[in-house]
Amino acid sequence: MSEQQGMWAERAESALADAGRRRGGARRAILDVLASQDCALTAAELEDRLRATGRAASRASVYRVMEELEQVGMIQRVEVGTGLARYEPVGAGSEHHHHLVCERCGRIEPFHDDGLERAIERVSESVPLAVTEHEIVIRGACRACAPQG
Amino acid sequence: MSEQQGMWAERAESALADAGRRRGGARRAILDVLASQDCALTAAELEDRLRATGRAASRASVYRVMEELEQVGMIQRVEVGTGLARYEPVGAGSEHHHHLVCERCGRIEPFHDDGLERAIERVSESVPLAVTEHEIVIRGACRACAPQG
DNA sequence: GTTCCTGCAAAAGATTTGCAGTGAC
DNA sequence: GTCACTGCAAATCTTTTGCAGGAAC
Repeated sequence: MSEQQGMWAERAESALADAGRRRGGARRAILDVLASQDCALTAAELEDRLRATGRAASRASVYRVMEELEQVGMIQRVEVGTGLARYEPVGAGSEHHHHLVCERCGRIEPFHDDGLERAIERVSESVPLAVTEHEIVIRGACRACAPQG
Repeated sequence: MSEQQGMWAERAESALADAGRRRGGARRAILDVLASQDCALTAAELEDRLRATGRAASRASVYRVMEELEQVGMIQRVEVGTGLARYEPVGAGSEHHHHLVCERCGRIEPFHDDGLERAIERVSESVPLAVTEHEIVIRGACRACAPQG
């Protein structure tokens, strides 16, 4: 785990403590898995990885911790159109990014583009909304699914 | 209903016919409601509007027709993060647009920006995906919820 | 000791599917 | 007449909630 990722877990713990929350085994395990993650996971994937680490957590705990973390701004909930919610750390190893989604195999990959960010930030200022965040999804067929795309 | 919207319903019927589908009352009613719509509706909202027109359709039919229409590319399924899927016609009265979502009241509004479109089209060419569509969601507090935003 | 965290099981919602009847072609 | 479309009810799946025991502070 990189230093930056370790710091994310630390910051998350602090943020939760500031919000008046206590520590707990399930939450600690969830933070560790999220910290070493660079793109969005579903609740089920998160549960699988927890089980793999030997420190499983119940589904209810996963959802509860996700809600807390979203409230303190340490994760972002992402929906890419599959009906499943996904969660990813904000400001951990990988910085702000958006998502490429393969419509055939469902695989998700992060991408980032400065020009696009500038464009959306400019738009955010002219829109009738006090903007807090934005989300961009690009859909298509990935190279494995559509060779020579 | 504008001419363009009427044309959308016609094109949708043709597309379905080409896909080997027969006509039916529920589907026709759903097409009419969608054609007169300029932004994304949830399945429940669609059902309400159908009931209001006097030609109700069952929930199952709504979902089934949505699936067919998505397959032939006449509607786009949009998820803005509320856990509810929304559906909107593609190329009907209002052209290609994206969505502003109020995080407090849940209201959705369309927006469009040429510069942003250009930016995302440019990105689409450099990405490891045969791109078919993109989706942008901007979240924040709308004017009704955050006065003087 | 009080209050939060956790797991389990049950509940709540949205969406999908099975089946039987009706309607389109 | 055959096969698709429709409605109803049941099933499925994700996410949320209630509750009781254990842990943090």
